[in-house]
Amino acid sequence: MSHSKQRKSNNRLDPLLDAAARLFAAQGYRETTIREISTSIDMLPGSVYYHFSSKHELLLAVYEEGVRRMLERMDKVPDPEESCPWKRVELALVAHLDAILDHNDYARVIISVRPDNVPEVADELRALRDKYESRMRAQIDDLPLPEGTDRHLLRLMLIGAANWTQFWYRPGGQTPQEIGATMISLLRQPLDEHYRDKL
Amino acid sequence: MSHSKQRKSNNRLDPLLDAAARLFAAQGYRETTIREISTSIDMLPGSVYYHFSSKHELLLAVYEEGVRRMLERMDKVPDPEESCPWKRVELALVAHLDAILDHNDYARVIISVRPDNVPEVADELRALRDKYESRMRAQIDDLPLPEGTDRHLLRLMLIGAANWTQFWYRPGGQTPQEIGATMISLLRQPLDEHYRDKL
DNA sequence: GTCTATAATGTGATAGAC
DNA sequence: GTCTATCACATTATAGAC
Repeated sequence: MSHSKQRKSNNRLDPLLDAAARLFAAQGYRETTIREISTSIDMLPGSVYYHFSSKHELLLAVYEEGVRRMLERMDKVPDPEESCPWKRVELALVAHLDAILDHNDYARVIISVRPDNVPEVADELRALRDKYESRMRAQIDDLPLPEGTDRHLLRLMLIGAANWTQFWYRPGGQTPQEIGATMISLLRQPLDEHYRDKL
Repeated sequence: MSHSKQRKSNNRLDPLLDAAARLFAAQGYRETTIREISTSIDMLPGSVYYHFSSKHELLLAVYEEGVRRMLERMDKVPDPEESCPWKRVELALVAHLDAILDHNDYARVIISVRPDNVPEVADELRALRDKYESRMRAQIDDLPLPEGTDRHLLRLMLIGAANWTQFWYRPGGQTPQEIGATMISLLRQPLDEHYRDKL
């Protein structure tokens, strides 16, 4: 179940995409050259243009594959009617964190390469981001929240906090599971102890 | 009270720094050329090198000025012994959001240009970021929090959510003040209504 | 302090052989 | 499908006049 529609086994499209994702995620789009990508898989720069007509088309292909994988991951979140809505949001958040943090170059490209910085395909990149983010929005909007809670900002806050983890996360510390669970609990419980008296 | 130590009034160092900050913030470091920066203030590319020996030295100067301004802003946060620690954190957060969102190109450069992407001065940029972030840490560490609260993750969560605002904030919607106040209240109060029964 | 002119390099991309 | 060879261009940076 690889990404390619009609696989021709004797080409190196997949390694090429992987290499591009890895370098775009680690260095950024503009900081990565066609030469670096191709030679990292022992391919010559000119050969890249058999697969993609330009560098930004290559980025777009990485983006598409990344969104496909993230949605696939998100779809695995169990959604039993019985389970607590907060638990579902936690599982969705953990899926998101996993996608970003678990050595997933494709996901990190989506989070770290800003559409604005690649004008030639900015619209397509934005559409792909939206496609994914609307999936997360649905989960959060289902939460039963106190009257007057700003759901919009809650969502942006949670997604922002999650996306920012890529800049400080280091393997060996807390796992994505632990980080997600703690973030949710920081929101569910009252952090202000005075609040407890008022209830 | 401008930034420069010994001002020589008849040069264009300040406009040059402003132009660099504006373009770096809007387009990114690699996406911005010396030509764009210089010609946007009617200066020729070669003249930039009278002021800075390289493009990354120019970035470093923008970073330094940005941190100086953000710390200056943070220092204006009133810190009366009497006031509630939560209120102080809120004011610090609002100062941070203001710096990012209020047309402040210098601050946005610090948030959006990643040290890793400019290897020549990566260490210096990281040190400048740390200098600023440690100031915010102190405010959050002073909060009285329930036993066992993960203060470390709370801080990263709040800073991450704040830093991410630059990617969705649009003038005309909620003000930085409102965003900061709402974020804090989402943390202080219990979002899970079941929590209220347990207290 | 700024300009003119240009060097030195790196980069995306192409044409055609195999 | 990949390689060889190379073009065309943009970019950082320098040298020296003014």
